Amino acid sequence: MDTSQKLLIETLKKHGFSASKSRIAVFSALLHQEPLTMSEIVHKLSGKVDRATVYRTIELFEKVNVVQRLHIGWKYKIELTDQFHEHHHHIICQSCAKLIAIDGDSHIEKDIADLAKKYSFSITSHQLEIKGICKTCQLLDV
Amino acid sequence: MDTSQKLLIETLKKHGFSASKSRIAVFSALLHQEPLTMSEIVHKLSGKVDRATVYRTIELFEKVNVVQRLHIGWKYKIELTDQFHEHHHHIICQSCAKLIAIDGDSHIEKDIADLAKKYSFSITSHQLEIKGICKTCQLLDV
DNA sequence: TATATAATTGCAATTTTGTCGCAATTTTAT
DNA sequence: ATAAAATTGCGACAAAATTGCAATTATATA
Repeated sequence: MDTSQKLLIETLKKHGFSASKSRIAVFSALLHQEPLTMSEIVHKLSGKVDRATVYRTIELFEKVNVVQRLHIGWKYKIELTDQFHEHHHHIICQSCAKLIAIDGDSHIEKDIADLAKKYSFSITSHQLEIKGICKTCQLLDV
Repeated sequence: MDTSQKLLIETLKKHGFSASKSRIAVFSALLHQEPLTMSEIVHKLSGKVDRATVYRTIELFEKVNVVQRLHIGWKYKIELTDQFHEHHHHIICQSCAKLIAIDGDSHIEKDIADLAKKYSFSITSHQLEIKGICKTCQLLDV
């Protein structure tokens, strides 16, 4: 069992939830993956974990900060939170729908921390989504 | 007719769409409002504008940058874009679900512009969503 | 390791959300 | 005022998400 799975189990226990087979299966489906849509996750686990359970699990995971939703255009995808991989943001090309993960930018991170202080918030997470047109599409589009 | 409605009509015309009654109704439902969910908008306009039309209108509005989706937890809400009110971000309390609009922060705006340059993207919009616990809830929660 | 209790799951039904084609209506340009 | 084009409402449909409940699985404790 790898470290991230241990962390998952620890997190679930800490919040008083059990580390069931299904939950671990859902987690594994997300590990080392691009962000996935709900139906992708459901499909990937079909025969193993029921759709209702996948939904309930993702909801739970979101609550205990194991996953986060990434919003892309109309829809959304699910990815593990920063505990399980490097913190990053996304930049999306509106034209070709390319999704680029960009490394956490220390300036922005600092600004957000400052904002939190200003509003007396204790931050648990943040997401920055940038939409634009990538270089290739800029050149192609007349 | 106020300025923002004029701007709407202008925007629609510019893109070759007509400024129909329904579209103006949808726009009005959003003006001077907190961000609304789709079903809130549909409900608010029930009897006046059909659900399918509301969806088609919001889709169109998003395309011509009149509205943007704001993602909050599982769902999303719709609000007018920065053309119709000051640019801002949101900070959400996970505990009491309070949604606070925070003024555009010039540091963050600048950092985002720099990022765009780095990745050769031409930015059309961005959204920053910060989740945390507000001061009140920090004090209440033991 | 066996067992009681509590938590979790799958199933099937249902609700909610979003989409589509098409005829009727409204808007726009002339 | 009128014709052409765009938009709308309707109703049917498809997809996504939720729910109650009985059956199963996990957990804690003996």
